Amino acid sequence: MKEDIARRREAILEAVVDCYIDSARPVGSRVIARKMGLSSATIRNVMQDLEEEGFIMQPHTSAGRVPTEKGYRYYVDSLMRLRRLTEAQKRNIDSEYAFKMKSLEDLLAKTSHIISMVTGCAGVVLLPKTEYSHFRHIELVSISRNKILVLLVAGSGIAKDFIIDTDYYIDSDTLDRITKFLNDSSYDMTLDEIKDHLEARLRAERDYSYKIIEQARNIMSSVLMSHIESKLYIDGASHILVQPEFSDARRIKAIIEFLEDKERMLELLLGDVREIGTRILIGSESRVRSLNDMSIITSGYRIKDNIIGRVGVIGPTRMSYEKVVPIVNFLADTLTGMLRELEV
Amino acid sequence: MKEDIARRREAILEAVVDCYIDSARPVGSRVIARKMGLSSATIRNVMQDLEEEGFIMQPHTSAGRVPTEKGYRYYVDSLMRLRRLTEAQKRNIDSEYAFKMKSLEDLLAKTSHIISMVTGCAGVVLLPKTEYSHFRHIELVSISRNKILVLLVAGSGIAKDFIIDTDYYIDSDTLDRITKFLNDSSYDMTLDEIKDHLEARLRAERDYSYKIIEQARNIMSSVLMSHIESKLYIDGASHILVQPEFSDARRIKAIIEFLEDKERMLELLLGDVREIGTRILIGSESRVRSLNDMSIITSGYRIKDNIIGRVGVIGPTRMSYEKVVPIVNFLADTLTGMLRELEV
DNA sequence: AATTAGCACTCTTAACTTGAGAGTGCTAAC
DNA sequence: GTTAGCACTCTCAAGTTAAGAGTGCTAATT
Repeated sequence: MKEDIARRREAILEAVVDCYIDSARPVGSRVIARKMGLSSATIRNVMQDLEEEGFIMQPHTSAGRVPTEKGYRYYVDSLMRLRRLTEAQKRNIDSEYAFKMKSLEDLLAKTSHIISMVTGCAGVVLLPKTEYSHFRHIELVSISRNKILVLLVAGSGIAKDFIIDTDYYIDSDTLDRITKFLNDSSYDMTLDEIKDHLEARLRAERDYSYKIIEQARNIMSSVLMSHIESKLYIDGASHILVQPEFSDARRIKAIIEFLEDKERMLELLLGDVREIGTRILIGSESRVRSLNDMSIITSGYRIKDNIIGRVGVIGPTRMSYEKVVPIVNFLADTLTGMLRELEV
Repeated sequence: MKEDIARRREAILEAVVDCYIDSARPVGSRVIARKMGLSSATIRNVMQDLEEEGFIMQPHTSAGRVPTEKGYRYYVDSLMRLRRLTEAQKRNIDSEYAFKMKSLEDLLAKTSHIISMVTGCAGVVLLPKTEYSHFRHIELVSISRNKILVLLVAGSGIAKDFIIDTDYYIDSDTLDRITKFLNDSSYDMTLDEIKDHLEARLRAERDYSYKIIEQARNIMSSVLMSHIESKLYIDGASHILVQPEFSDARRIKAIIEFLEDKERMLELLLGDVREIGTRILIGSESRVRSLNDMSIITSGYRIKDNIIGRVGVIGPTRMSYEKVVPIVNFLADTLTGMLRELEV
């Protein structure tokens, strides 16, 4: 008996959320009454209970109900039924990936594009600092008297380039030998390990001259200092603007502003880089003011069982979680697969 | 006599444009009358003439006048008085650049950020394909059986990385020798020149084994094929959204959509990469629908007297050209200066 | 005891009305 | 050639109204 009632409450909450998600307007008791074969008065009674418990609310007396964050949370945790991707969607995604990707950067940018296309939300791909990934190759190219271009290749073909300053000129021959030394001594270590062991290795070293070792030390510490930055790919922000909740220009401005603020975006997304599985933040759970009625869904992608980054979406709280969550997961898997192909 | 009248007409046009730019609303005859010490009736007469000739227009009977594109064009070409940057602005820019830039990419991204901050428009920096720039160094890193990571360094520290497929496995020793061969044979040539001369050089080569030359040929043609893509840095799109003309959500959406469409943006900006000096496109001159009442101002930045890219803004047609044009030019110069520092 | 019909009530929304204000074009006077 | 004056037009914001949607409560029904 009691369980039946509980189940009905859930069904009604689910119906409210579903309806609201695809109509974008408060749902009244009649709509649900029709769906459930009960009278609207009965539904109203249940709705009153749900409202008291904070799952739904009325924007004003005599409007229908709208899910609260608590309502969405319950829906996401217990009620929604994830929808498998349609064959058409999969084909669509595959065909987008079919264009040859020339670099990791291309691949990630493309992914954020695809994800925004398929979900209608803003697509986000995060590639965190490579501190934890494996050192594969370093190359030093002298580009002026006291500037050296460092090309750093980590596992799985992630390459970064940056410029460091040196105090004095290093001739190309010396540079070659430093390069060789660094490559030989650090292969397959993580940057963290390199940091820890470099000093000892330098001191133990006998094959190279003092001068070379000294310079290698300087260069490598510059490399470690200029900790390689996280990268963020965002695409399709314009998609979310078609939603009726963004008819207010000021809201739009706030959102676009936030999406453009790389620093704060990183802060937000880096928070749970290593989290396993799907992460769903609803509305204020993100603790970001301007993302008040936005939700964030991300999933980790991996290289060799290590989560190295996140892919996901940012969209209105009123997004189709049932549809978007599986897509985000699918793309995290796809990306993981593509990275495996590159793997050493 | 006649000249005096002509001059007055210009002064009135200028006043209309100036007023409209900073008030965002149609300019009436009274406002201008006060400024010029003439009666509003007189001004009205002149305005009627200007309207007949298409320099200004009325949004509706009994509103003030608004500049047409033709009016803006005349203003920009003949009337405006560029404003020097204030010391505060210069200091502001310098301090933004003070943070150490780790790579060319950082530098360009930073520049687009700065330009958007200072102008209140969306900042744009274009780095075109490096076809024309000088080859400095190539590095090949094997990352799997048949994938090679190519690191390509062009003049001034522009580095690009991308992955190419090979038909068969190349051992690391051979790879080193191919690398050496390519570096020796192509130093300081442009990719175009390399394309033209590679074949001849390969045939003439005697120092390396047939196999190495054959593989070098394959790799290099892959490098040339996967023509390195243009890059585009856009920042501060949200700034332009505060302008009153963007109170309509649909317009906002159209603009954001266009700014996110890298392909079309490139098409638009690549059109006049090599154009010398400042380029100003007003409204429909850009031939892009969704940029109907937007203007684009760009200026080329150089390395060794060659224009290698463009920096500029996209903002509402009603932007302060007098203020923005000098800023764009200033940043083009600053960027040129910074690149000279990196120069070999 | 749970469900439902019925009804009064509330609140939003869109359409219409209205009046003030801004600005014009024209004419006649300076 | 310039200006004062005036009738006219159009927008914009404020106010009014009526329709519609949806509620909460009460009383009747199962």
